Amino acid sequence: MTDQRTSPVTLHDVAQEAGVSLATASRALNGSSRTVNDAYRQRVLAAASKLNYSTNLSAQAVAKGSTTSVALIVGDISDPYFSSIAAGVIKGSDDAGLIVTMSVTERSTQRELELVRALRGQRPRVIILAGSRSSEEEHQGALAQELQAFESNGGRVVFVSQHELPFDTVRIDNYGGARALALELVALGYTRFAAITGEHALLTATDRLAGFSDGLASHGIMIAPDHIVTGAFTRDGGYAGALELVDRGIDDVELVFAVNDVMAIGAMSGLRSRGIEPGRDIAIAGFDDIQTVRDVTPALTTVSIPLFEVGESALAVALRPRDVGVGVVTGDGAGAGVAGASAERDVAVATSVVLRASTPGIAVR
Amino acid sequence: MTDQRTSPVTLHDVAQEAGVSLATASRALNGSSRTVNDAYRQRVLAAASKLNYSTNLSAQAVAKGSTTSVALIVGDISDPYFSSIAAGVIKGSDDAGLIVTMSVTERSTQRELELVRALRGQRPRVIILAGSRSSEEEHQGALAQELQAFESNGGRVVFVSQHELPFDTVRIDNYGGARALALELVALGYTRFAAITGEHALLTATDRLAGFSDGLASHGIMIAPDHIVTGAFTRDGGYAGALELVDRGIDDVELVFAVNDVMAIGAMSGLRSRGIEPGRDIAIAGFDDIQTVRDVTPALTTVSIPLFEVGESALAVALRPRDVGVGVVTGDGAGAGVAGASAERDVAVATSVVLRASTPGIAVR
DNA sequence: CTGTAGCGGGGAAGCGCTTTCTCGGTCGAG
DNA sequence: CTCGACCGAGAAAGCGCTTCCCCGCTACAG
Repeated sequence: MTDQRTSPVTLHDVAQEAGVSLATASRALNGSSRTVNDAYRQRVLAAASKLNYSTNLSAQAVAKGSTTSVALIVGDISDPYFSSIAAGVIKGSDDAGLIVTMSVTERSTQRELELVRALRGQRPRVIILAGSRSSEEEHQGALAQELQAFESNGGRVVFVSQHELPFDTVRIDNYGGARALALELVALGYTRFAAITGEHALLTATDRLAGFSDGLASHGIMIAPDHIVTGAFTRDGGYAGALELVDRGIDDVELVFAVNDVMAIGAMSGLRSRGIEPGRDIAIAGFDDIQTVRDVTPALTTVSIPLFEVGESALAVALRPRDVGVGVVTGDGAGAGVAGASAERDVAVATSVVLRASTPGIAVR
Repeated sequence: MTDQRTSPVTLHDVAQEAGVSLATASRALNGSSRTVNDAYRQRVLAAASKLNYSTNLSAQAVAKGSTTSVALIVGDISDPYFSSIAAGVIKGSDDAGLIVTMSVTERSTQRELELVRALRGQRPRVIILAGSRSSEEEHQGALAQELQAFESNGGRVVFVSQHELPFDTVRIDNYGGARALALELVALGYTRFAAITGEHALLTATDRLAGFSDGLASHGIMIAPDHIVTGAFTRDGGYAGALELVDRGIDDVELVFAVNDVMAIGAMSGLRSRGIEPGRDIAIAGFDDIQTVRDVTPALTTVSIPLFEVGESALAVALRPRDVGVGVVTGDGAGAGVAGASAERDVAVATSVVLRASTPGIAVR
């Protein structure tokens, strides 16, 4: 049955087998603008399936001048934050008949830039950047230029999470979420806090910390500078951060806020390794609401982000028609309210505070 | 600086800008077999970077007749099992200068088949299937045929985890690992077991359960049929499974084995919701050793699989020269030394039992 | 019966790149 | 000084597909 032919079946082969022209075969299999006599169409379809034909997507892309792929760039695929977003993007893509190619920056802005350069060659319809958000001037400039080139050739760029570059973005309200969390925690009676944050250049980390601090500040509470430690944006970073906090002395601290869940979980393990029981001896809160925080003990209080939906809407944003009106609202209007309504480049995703056992409230303590 | 040109820069533009022929430009930028006068090369490179040129990978693929992409199929990207493997594949790929495209089957064998069909059109160098391993006859046949066609056109296929199709595979010793786990648990004094497994058609689940049962059997221990429940291969499946077990009555059970970690974690939460404290009232063990099992309480006893390495070696297997045959050690002798052992299609990955707090041992109880 | 419009098949010209092949130029050996 | 060998630039022929364009055909109005 399966003969040992060694080079792929081409459209030409199919056309020949069906006894029609190349043009007709192409139209029967893909082209939509013109109708093909049904008898011919059947013949072509039959020939294609008999030969086990499969369209060469590259050739199709060259001929059409456009591809059907979406490039997704994430920081670290084994981090549940990113993999949940990825799941959303993938879902949305294959609903739209698009293929997603995925690359990881390993949280290096340098690599992010390289990747964007390399991915441009793929001529994807869309590039979604869910990777690191950096504030490094130089990097930002080069990245923006590369992306601009991509867009001016007809591609779409979408960022996930807020940032200051003039592209479409799905904005996660890191600041507001953290602020709301702070308020709720104060309402629970907490007054003395510590925090574990990520590297300075990571906007996600700094935004969350800022929101949290400001929330506390609105109640006249401050986090002492030496009660804020910095670590890698990972589980191990959280673990290390907790140890450092303990070493610095946090006897008077009631609650530790880690800027993301994986760090919070790491921190819980870190504290426990020093004989401090999270939830009983000290409260903990995180950010993201990844799946596993429900299953750790105590269950973690956090700020929920609908990550899967974030991924889905990143794709949706990318796919919606380009700039509706003449009113091209470029760059600097990037602040929240883009008055002009037409080119509303940002989509905001709401976050919500979820209180769980890791913050029982100060009365209980 | 950035002019508003609206169609991508082509090689032709670059050649023109540099004042050389298309052929020379191509050779300077990509082609390796022939040397290009250094002065020309510099001119081309300068022109390319001035115009912000980026090679059209599709066109290149068509012209060369081969791509630089790797297609990865997983069951569910937000499951840490798959995302860890994916991380390994991605790492290996970009070390080899390959791009990975990723799709998810949502654990449906039907979708898996469709995906393979669609992906063939991409003409990837490699297809790696880390998705569901099914035992459904019909599906297997169609899948095998599709993959065979792919391979006979020069593609490489690699499966992750053992299965019965004739393709290269990175084999995970599910049976052996589960068996070893059983033995260790018996050594800890446990004698009365229950199990939560996945759907019947999932070979991974059945292999693990079989290994576990056989390990027990070698000590004359059996799991009562009504102490084995079946559920989805996910966290929620584990949760539900635990509840069902409780409902069936497991007062005499000392240890629950879940066929993977996410299910085990779900089960722990399920038990806890019924007032049964894992690790104290009942022991729990899982399989996979995903990252988070270290951070749940109690830390989970499990069987460790080096998931990241599994991903890496899946790619390595795909990239090693096809059936060594006459002993053609290609060009630069790249990568690992494939000494002899020509057609060794399988690579085995060892698993190891990791005992943690969730199985304190029967004495403690 | 003629003129015209619409339908739809097929030839052929691309799409952006690689890779033969041709061919002028250099260089060293005889 | 001549000749063959070699180097390397450029012309051109593809790669597998889409799509424009031409053209023969049928249908229908005048």
